[in-house]
Amino acid sequence: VTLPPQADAETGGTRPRTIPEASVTRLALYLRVLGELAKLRKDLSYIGSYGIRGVGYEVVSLSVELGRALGLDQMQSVALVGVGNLGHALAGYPGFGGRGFPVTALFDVDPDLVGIRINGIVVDHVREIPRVCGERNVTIGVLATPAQAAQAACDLLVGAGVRCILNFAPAVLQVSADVEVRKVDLAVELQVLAFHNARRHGGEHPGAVAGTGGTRGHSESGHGVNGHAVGRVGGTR
Amino acid sequence: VTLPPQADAETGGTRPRTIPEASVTRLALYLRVLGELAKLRKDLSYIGSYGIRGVGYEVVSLSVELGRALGLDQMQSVALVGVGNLGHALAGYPGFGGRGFPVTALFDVDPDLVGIRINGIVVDHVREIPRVCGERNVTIGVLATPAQAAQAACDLLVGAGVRCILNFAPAVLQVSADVEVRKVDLAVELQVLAFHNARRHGGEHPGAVAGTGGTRGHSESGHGVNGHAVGRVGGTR
DNA sequence: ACCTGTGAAGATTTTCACAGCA
DNA sequence: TGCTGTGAAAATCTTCACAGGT
Repeated sequence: VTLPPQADAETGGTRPRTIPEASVTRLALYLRVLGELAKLRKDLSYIGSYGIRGVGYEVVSLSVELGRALGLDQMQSVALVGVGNLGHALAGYPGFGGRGFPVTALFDVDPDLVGIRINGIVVDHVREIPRVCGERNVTIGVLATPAQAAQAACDLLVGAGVRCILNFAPAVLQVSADVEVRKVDLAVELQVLAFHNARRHGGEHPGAVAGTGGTRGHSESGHGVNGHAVGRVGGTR
Repeated sequence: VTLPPQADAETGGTRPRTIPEASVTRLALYLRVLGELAKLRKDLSYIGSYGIRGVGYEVVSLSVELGRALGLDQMQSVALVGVGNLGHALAGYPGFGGRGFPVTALFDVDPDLVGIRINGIVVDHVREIPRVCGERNVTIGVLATPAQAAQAACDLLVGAGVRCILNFAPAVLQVSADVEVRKVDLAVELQVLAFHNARRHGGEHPGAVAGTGGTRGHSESGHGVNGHAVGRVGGTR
């Protein structure tokens, strides 16, 4: 199969009068994507030359290469520590299991939680981390514990050989240099949203945003800051 | 109170022999922060000139101005739609209520959930969105519903006058141009983590990452939720 | 004819260095 | 003297335009 870049530019033959609602939704997405085509090709070129000149990209082989570049060919296996509300939600989040990161182990300290099954996986006690992570070849640890339990859980994972930690707990972790930790702050996007909103509707504020200049008037996760450049800022420009 | 930039550079008088463990942890944080001082001052300069030359920043007034620039002076009020596991977790997430975004309304369609209290707030039926959001002056809506319910919930919020939507549901939303939607994908950071890991430990891959060059060898790298993550890692210096 | 791959131009962000004030 | 504020340089990212295959 090949990806014909202008699949939607019908030539003008017979066509149904009405466009299905679901299709309209996707068309809006395509429009946005279309505006980023140059960037897309550049991005793909960074992982190598896997397209066919004059034709397009062969979907299967491109997918394979993209997956390889993203490390998805390396059989990831995720352990999730902390099965409270957030952990429970993450265990069932489609973006985890569905995109190459199967959650294969769950841990908690709460006796009420240890033993229950979530999505077919039994919750083990945190003290089992060394054994279970070894057995299931865990490569990524996700922390969804309360703040005060995060460091201990992290240490257990690292001790079990896990070298990638995704930290949802509101705590800063201390790890040795060979471990990569990424901290997720669920409120950051909220701040950004409030910031943009303050400029659009709110009272006058100093400063003016640098502005991406090129937003194509779309309303997704955006920039779209209205340029009421009230007040003064960095003098430049 | 002022912020003395070199608070830790003691002159050499009497000093305790041992440094408290908790302090050591924070010192590591300071070191990282120190490396970003130039950037920090530049960032602050964008919102205006609120420092005192030769002295530092007056903490209280700087906080006020920073909060104003971020729109936190405008009495935000958050409504959360979808009180499943994720919604429940968000309702209790310290970064929401704790940082100027009090959750003042909760909604769901599940009869088992409607009526219960979470953090002192009663869960209302989704059909109450127009009334309740109006009464409580909701300015930001957070969606934590299943994918198929997200658009309907979004429409209700917009109909109630909400112009900022933070979308945790795995669905792309259609909104008019005056509404700002930010989509949060909880798996994006996982992908980035796997990508970096693939290069450090995994087999050989083509290409080399652009590399920001300046990471001072520290292991935090926390960005927000969405994919604004900059490429760093191994390969190029 | 058409689409990829990529050097180069353009735009933006980060870092540097120093002027200016307390 | 010391620290902020900021223009200018350096680094980085994005967009453009066209060479090179098919």
